[in-house]
This record gives sequence, structure tokens and C-alpha cells, in this order.
Amino acid sequence: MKKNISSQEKDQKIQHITECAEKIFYEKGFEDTSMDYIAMKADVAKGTLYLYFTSKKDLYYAVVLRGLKKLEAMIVQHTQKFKTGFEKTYEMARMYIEFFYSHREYYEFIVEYESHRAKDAEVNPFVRACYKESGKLFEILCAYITQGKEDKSIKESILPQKDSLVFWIQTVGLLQQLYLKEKLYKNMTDITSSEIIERHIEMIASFLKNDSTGQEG
Amino acid sequence: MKKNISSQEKDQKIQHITECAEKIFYEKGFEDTSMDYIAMKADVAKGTLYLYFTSKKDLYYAVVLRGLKKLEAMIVQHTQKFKTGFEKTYEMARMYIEFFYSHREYYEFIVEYESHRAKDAEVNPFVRACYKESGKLFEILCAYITQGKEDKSIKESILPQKDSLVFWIQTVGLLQQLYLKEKLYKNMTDITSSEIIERHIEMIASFLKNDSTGQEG
Amino acid sequence: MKKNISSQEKDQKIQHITECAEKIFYEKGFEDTSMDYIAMKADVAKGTLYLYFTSKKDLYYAVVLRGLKKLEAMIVQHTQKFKTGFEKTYEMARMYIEFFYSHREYYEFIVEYESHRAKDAEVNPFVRACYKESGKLFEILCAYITQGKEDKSIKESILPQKDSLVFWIQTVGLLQQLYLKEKLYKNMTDITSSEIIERHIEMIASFLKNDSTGQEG
Amino acid sequence: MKKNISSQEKDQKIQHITECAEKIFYEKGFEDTSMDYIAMKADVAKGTLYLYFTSKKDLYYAVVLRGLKKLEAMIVQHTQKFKTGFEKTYEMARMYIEFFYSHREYYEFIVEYESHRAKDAEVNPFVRACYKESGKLFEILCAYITQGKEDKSIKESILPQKDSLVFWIQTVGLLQQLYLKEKLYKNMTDITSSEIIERHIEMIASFLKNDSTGQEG
DNA sequence: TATGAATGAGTCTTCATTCAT
DNA sequence: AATGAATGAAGACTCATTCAT
Repeated sequence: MKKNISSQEKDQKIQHITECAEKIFYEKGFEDTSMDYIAMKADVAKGTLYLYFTSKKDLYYAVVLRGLKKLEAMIVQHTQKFKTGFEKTYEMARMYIEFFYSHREYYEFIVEYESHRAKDAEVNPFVRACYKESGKLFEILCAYITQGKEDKSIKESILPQKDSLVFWIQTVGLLQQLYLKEKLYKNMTDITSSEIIERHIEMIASFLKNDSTGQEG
Repeated sequence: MKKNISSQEKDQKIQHITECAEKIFYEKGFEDTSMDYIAMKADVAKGTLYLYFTSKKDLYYAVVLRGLKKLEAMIVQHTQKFKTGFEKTYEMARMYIEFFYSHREYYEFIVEYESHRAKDAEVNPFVRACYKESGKLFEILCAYITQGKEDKSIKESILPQKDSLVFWIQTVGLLQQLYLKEKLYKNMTDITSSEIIERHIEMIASFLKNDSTGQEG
Repeated sequence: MKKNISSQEKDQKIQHITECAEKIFYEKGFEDTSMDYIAMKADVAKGTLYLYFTSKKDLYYAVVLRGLKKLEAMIVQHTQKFKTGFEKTYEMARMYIEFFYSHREYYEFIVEYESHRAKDAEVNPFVRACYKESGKLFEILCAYITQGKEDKSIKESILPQKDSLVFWIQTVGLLQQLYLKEKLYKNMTDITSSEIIERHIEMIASFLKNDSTGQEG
Repeated sequence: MKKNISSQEKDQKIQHITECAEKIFYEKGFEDTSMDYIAMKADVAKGTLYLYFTSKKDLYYAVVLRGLKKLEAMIVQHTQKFKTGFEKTYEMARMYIEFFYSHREYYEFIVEYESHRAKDAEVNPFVRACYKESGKLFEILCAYITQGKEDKSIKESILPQKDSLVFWIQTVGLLQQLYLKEKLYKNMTDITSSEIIERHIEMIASFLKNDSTGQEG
């Protein structure tokens, strides 16, 4: 009868480390975070880190993946309360943004990890998982818009594939900007982040929404 | 009136170093660039670098600032060829995007330096100058939109301050996303960056453009 | 009389571990072999290794000892087929060399463990056993030469103690050299290891052999 | 007028570090020597080590090379005092052995560095230089034996290439054995290293020497 | 007996910064 | 003003050994 720490215990340990690492990476970014510090904060020896993660990058991507999964869960759960494609699309955007406010720490990763792109993408399983996760999110959005056209809540002229991608990128980019340059934008005007986001959503909604619903019927 | 290396000579030296550093930072990014290497490429001693820049970051921000200034020059020069506020606004967006394609190296900085934001912002004069430079650009956009409302090329309902900020951020964010996540987006669909940008500009234009020009007057 | 893992079972375990370790040490050398890897390959827990061996070095010397014992067995078995002291001596040399070709892995140890010499010699029982084992081998050689003088197959002028030691050391050294510096020697000339060994044996044989057997008496 | 520490000063520094490293490598061997310790003993910062040597191995091979060069110098200088090929050959062997006694520290390297062979051989300039240096030594020996055959001081039957290689390897191997296993051999008999060496040289000399000199003329 | 998770000292290496010249 | 040798703190990662179970 081996000692074999139960898979459960092991998962707890992994989660514990990931959580600690998350906070630190969030505060300091990848480069300015040392394995020593993570170990200290997680209250384990440095070697233990390497027991569960093969490298610093590995641990980092594990954290990113965790954020993406939480995001997906939130979105899926929330949007299923709504009916029309327009509503679902609209709520998904809201949700994504909501996530930005309530989990800024994940957003940090989602933003930053991209700079480690390319090279790692092919080899690291965590990176691959991250890409896959992002893909899922996009497919959901795309599906909602398609549905919206079918149920007439979204304009006929909208191109689901292309426009969902444009909205997606605009929104991600906008949030990233607000996140990164809060300070800069504060210096420019006295308009708040919330106002900017609202206006952004308004623009998208007005572009999507089918106002002539039922008229022709 | 002896050796007194003329202020001119000094400026030349600074410019020379900045140019060399720029190329290297572009290729390798901040973390992967060493002062040793910059010194070697600039053909000066490492100590000389510290004669003109107080730290590696200082030199980095000097490079960023240089990029921003070039960008501003390009935009100002180009937009003055156009008349209406709408055209100027539209061309400014085009110009910004054009810059993205023709000077990816500066864009790299504009994107990357943001990650060092905050902490340095208050203290480093170069960072302050960068912020100021960005502010200028925004003010130009804002002025164009205002002008557009006056000359009726832009809708009455547009809010110059707020909407220019939204467009600005959307555009910067979109480009940043395309830059950082090219690979990711390529995996998602087969729509090209150009197509995304075009659609983005279309959306903004359609939101801004006053189609009822003069009609009701 | 309960669990009492029989001494036999214990010995089997020790042997199993030693065998596994042997292969690995051979392939990778002492420094590049980790206890983790040995444990994995032996299919036991790392802790188990320390149950039977007090340290990595201990395990290493156990492996060396094993090699020496095999060598001794081979030599003893082979030489008893021959009669005269000269033949026995000659065959012992041949055997030692044969061992070198057919069990390079043991040779590796015999060579390498020497570098850890001295320090460990006094304390480690395995090291002591190794020394003792080597002593046995030498005594056998010495006895053969003595016998050779008695049976007139070996020259009268040979000094059994001293010359057996010289031959012994020459041969061990020669093989070690060939083993370590194959590459180097290959660069120097195009003479093969076999040729060198043959010539070496010829020299020794010519030095030992009594050609005037009984003739002049 | 640059500061440019004169090439001389630089060489002194390199020599100083090499000397310190030599002692330590000698005492502890490659693996058990740390760059930290070398730096401490050399009274420089660790970084300084890397200013002059690209890696630990590099420094190590630099030390080995130094030993080989000293050895060559000693041999060349000494043997030129002698006339016949036999004498030169004989004195070269003596000299090599003498070196063994007076510079045991170099011998350690000459012996040990072989274990790092192969892999580094192609890339590291120091390793290449070591190989080259060893080659020189062998060629000298070979030339002496050839000369000996010409001047009739060495037997006609000797094969310069092959036999010089055999002697060379025997001698190197013998010394290595004495060096490594002093302790072991001391346990076996009470014959001293000197006696063993003397007998070894006797054997070689008797094999080489042409006793029938001039007889037939 | 056997396990294997945990440890943490120790390794090589890098590089921004300083300072004597 | 310019140099570049010297520094040493900091980094990621390894692995023999221990010990609670």
C-alpha cells in the first residue's frame, strides 16, 4: 500500500501554488517575478515548484490557462439566460468586460502572455491549451451572431465570421488599452473607463441591432 | 572657449546612440537587450551610455519617445492635405494604421513600453515626455472631430471628446491585438489583418459620417 | 517469525538495484547519473535506494566491486586450463584484456572510480572491498610468475614481486589510456588499439619467456 | 587615449586566474570545484572570471593547456643536450617522468581532462589546442626513435611509429596508474613508485637498445 | 520495509551599474 | 568626455538526502 499522495491532495497543492503564483505574476509581471519569491510566498521549497511545473514558463502558462477557463465558465453560464442572438452577443460582451473588472489579475496574463507567443506555442502544452481556450470563446461569439441573424435580432448585413472577429479584437484591444494606459488616458480627458466601455458597447450594439424587426411582416 | 564639446556634438552622440538602441530593442525587446550589446553596436564604451542616459530604462524610453514623435510628424504632415473634419479624422486613422505597417519597430515600443508603465511614470522625464506626446496626438484627433461637426461632415450627435477617445482607444487596441496575436487570430479564422482593419475603419466612418449633409438646412 | 523478509530476498533486491545502477553509471558516468533516474529504472522508490546504500557513492562503489569480482572469476576460471607459469601469466594478461573488450562497462568504473580515490578509501567499506579485490588479482599474477620461474618457463632473472607489479601497472595503464584517449591516439597515427595491445603483450612475453629452457644446463 | 589596460596587464590577470584555478582544480577536480570558490581564491569577483573565460570548462581547459605546454618546454629543452636517438628517447622518457614528480598538479589535468573528451573536442579552442599539444609531444618521440635507428643506437627491428606509440601509451598509462592508485599499490607490496618506474624504463631501454653496435662494421 | 513528496544548499551564468584612469 | 575592467546581486534550475506515513 503505497503512500501515493492522493491525486486530490496533489491537485490541491498544484492549485495552491498556481494561486500564489497568480497573485505574484499579476503584481510584478513575468520577468520581475522570481521562482524564489513564488516559493517563499507559497510557503514551499523552490524544488517543490519544479516538482509540479517543469519551468517558470510552464507555471506561468498554467496560470494563464486558469484565467481563460474561469472566463469561459463565466461567459457560458451567464449568456444561457438569454434568448435572442443579439442578447446573447450583447451579454457576452458585457460579461467579458465584467470579467475585466472583477478579475483584473487574469486580464493581466491574457494581455501579457502574448508577448511570449510564437516560440513556445508549438512546444508547451499549457500554451497550446491557452490557444485552444481562446478559440472556444471566439467560436461562441460567432455562433451567437449567426443565431442573431437567424432570429432576426441582428441585421442581415452583418458578416458573422468577419464581424465577430472585428468586435472581438476591438473589445479585447480596448480593454487592454484601458488596462495598460489607464494613467495615460486619465491625463488626456476626464472621461472614465466605464464611460468609454459603455460607448464602445453602444457602437457595437447599434451596428448589430436589427431595428426593422417585424416591420415587413 | 576650449574643448566645450558643442551642444550640437552632444546631440549627435545622443541621436547616434538612440538610433542604435532602437534597432536592437526592436529586434530583441527590452529584457533581451543588454547594455553591452548596445554599446558594442553603437561603437562606444558602456560607460558612455551612462553618460547620456541614467539607466537602461531611460534609454529605452528615449527610444519610445522618438517613435512617438515620428508618428506625430507623419500624421500632422499628411492630414493637412485634407479639408473637412471627417476627411482629416479618417485620414488620421489611416495614417496611424499606415504607420503600424511601415514602422512596426516603433509600434513594438509603443506596445511594449506600456508594461513598464505606472512605476516609472512619475519619475522618468522621458516617460513623462512620452505621455505628453501621446496627449498631443489625441488632441489633434479631437480637434478634427470638432471641426467635422462644424463643417457638417460629421454627425451632430457625435461627442468629440468622448468619441474621439473611444475611437482612439479602439484603434490603438485593435492594432496592438493584431500585432500581438497575429498567430492566435490566424488559427481562429482565415480573415486577414487588412480585412479586419478595413472593417474597423468602415465601422468608425459609418458612425461618424454625416449623410444628411446640408439637406434639412 | 513473521514478515522477516528473508536475507535472500534482501540480497535479491540489492542485486537488482546494483544491476540497474551499473547500466546507468556506465552509460552516463557518476556525475551525470541521478538517484532519481536509478530509482526509476530499478522500479523502486528513491527512499529504497537509501535503505540499501548509504549514499550515491556507496552504490557506485558497490557496482565497481561487482565488476572486479566478475573480472577475478573470469581470470581464475580461464587460467586454470593452462600448465606452465608462463602460460598462466600470459593468459591472465590476455584475459584481462579480453575483459576490457567484452565488458567495457566494468572497465569504465574501474577507471573512473579512481578519481574519487583517497578520500573515501578509509571510510567506505565498499571501497575497501574494491582494494582488497584488486589485491587478490595481483597476488594471482604474482603467484603465476613465481611458478613460472620454478617450472623454468620464465627467466631466472625476473623478480616476481616487482616485475609482476610493473606488468600489472603497465597493462592496466595501457588499457586505461586506450579507453580514455582513443580519439586522441586516432589523431596521432593510424595504428589500431588491437595492434598496440598485441605489441605490448609481445614485449612483456619476450621479457618474461625463458628461451634457453634447460638447453645449456 | 583609451584606458585599454595594456595587453600585458590583461595577460597577467589571465595568468593569475589560471594559476589559482589550477591549484583548486588540482585539489578538488573539475566537478567539485565551483566558480565561486575560484573567484574567492583568486580574489576577484565571479563576473571577472567570465570576463576572461567564457565558461567553467573553458577555464579548465586553459589550465590543462598550460600544463601541456610546460611539459613540452621541459622536454624539448632537456633532450637537445643529447646526441644519439637512443639517448634522446631515453631522456625524453625520463623527463616526462620527472615532470610527473615535479608537477603533479598538471598531471592531474592531463589525466582527468580526458573524461570530458569527445563532446568538447570539436568546439572548444582550448581543447583543440590541448590535442595539438599532445600530438607535438608524440611526434618528437617518434622522430627521436627514427633518428636512433639511423644512428644505430636503436635496434633495426624497432618500428618507430608503432613502438613509439606503444611506449608512449605504456608510460603515460603507468604514470597515471601510479598517480591514481598510489594507495592501492602501496597496499599490495612495499615496492616504491620510483622502483616501478625505473624497472619500466629498463624494460623499454632493453627493448630499444642496439647492443650489437658497430660489431658488424 | 517501502515510499515519494519535500527540501534547500549549491550550481553556473548574466548584466546593469560603477569608478579609477 | 570617455573608457572598459570590475563588480556582485540575482536568476533559473538540479538533485542527494530526509522523513512522515
